Amino acid sequence: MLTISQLARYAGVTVRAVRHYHQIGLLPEPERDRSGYRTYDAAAVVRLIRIHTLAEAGVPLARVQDLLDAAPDEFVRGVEEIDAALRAEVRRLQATRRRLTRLAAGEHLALPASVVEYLDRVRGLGVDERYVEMERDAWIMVAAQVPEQIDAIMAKKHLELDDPDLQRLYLMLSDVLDWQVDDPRVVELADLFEKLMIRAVEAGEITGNWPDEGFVDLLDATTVESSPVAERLLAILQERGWRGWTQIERVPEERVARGTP
Amino acid sequence: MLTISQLARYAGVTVRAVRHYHQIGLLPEPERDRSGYRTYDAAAVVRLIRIHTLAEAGVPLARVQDLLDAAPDEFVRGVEEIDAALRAEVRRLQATRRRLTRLAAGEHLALPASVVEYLDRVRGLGVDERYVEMERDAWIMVAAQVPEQIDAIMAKKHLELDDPDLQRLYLMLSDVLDWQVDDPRVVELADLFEKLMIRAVEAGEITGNWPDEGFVDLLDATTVESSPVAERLLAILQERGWRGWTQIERVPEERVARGTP
DNA sequence: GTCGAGGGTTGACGCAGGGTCAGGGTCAAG
DNA sequence: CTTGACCCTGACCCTGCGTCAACCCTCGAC
Repeated sequence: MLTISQLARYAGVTVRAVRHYHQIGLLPEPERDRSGYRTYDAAAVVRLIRIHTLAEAGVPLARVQDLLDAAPDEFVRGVEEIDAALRAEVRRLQATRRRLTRLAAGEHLALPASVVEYLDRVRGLGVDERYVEMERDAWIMVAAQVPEQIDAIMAKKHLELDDPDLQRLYLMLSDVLDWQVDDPRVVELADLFEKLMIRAVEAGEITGNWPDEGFVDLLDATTVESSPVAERLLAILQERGWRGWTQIERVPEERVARGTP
Repeated sequence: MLTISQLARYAGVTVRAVRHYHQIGLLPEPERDRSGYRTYDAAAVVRLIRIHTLAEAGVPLARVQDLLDAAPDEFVRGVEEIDAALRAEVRRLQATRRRLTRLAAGEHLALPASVVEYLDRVRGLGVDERYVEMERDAWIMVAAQVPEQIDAIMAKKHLELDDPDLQRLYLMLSDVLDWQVDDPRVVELADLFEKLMIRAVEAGEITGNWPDEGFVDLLDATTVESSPVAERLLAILQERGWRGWTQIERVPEERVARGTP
């Protein structure tokens, strides 16, 4: 006859685990000796080893219960199911690993490689690091919304960046962070913005295909929060009938009159 | 400005999770509007996405905290560490999967393939299924004690099983389950047992190399519990100076006189 | 006999990462 | 004014045990 710690040792589990299995009815309570100690026989060792084997395999204890008392074919079906779940889990972990290594290699958290690449190019233009970080935050949000489109979007952005006007725009935006609110260059900047947006509209480019109306405003807000100049710039553009810089779109007349809500 | 559910949606988490992150200080509590609602800005979305990315990768929330506020190189080191943990976890799961599939394919729970094979051969001799199950339970225990030796042990058993005397022994043991306690054949069985054990001792075979004294007795007990005949058989063998059938060994005189404690 | 060490017993709380009520207040639309 | 969709806090629930606490039992040494 065995004590609980001997039983536990033979089965390779802790005493606490054994008592837990008793508590949830997975292992039947054995006889007690006259002083209240549990006394186990060899059959208990065998059952406990089986429980441990399944539990270690990641089978929830609730299912271990059923499996152990199941007919062989039922058991096989159960195990197959569990195996499928394990396989899925392995795949999930490996996908996570791929993302993580890209994280560690790349810019910073939560950015696909394509975006990191794009940001590197922007930085290469001589754009201020603070601006790059703002732009990065915006892309983090975009990547979270439409993860499967992000690479295509970045490819398009790369093409757009060949335009010297856009490059000039980036450099000005980078500068904005050090301007005063009433800097006259803001109007100049708005002009440049508008020129590029008009060109885009004429080329038939309709940006964005967002899953959510408010998301566009949120993206605009990301940058606006950073500086009063950005706020003024957005106001000017909206006065001229544009929605913002995220979605290149003319806003219906009444909305302009009221201001974007 | 965003409500908590909008924030949660943009970051791909649940509202409850956001509140949980507030509670543990992972995401700072934002301003409230006049009715007590939390109001978030775009920066919160970015931080939440980062938290979610790490958390999904299996990083404990406590470490997410440190990582997010860490310097880039510290961050990279942390991520590498996490990646190593993930890799280990994947390997563990895959090992479990291999064991599980063997479980489903083979005899029953917690048995290595080599044992299943051996049991199949024993069954093929015409041994009663009930006896095979007892034998199986004993091997489950052995495999749990010395997992890395089990294949070698089974290989030796296979060789031993070529002996026609041992085959005869198995068939008699199989029969035992239907005998009465006082069946005269028990003595005959003990004789056969002794013959084989003496042969083993003379061949210099010392069975077992168990990590534990009591384990041998436990194994003997497994079978004894199944039938009174087995109990009687063990008693006879012990009277003749043997320890049992698990460990082939003569017991010192005084122990015989007192009976095995 | 008694002492301490090293078993055993039950009961309860704690952990991570939230899910899921309950019981209320708010907001926008019809 | 009602309705439905949100928001708030607080509290309990889940897994699979680890880790006290407070107490009892047994055994060998003295």
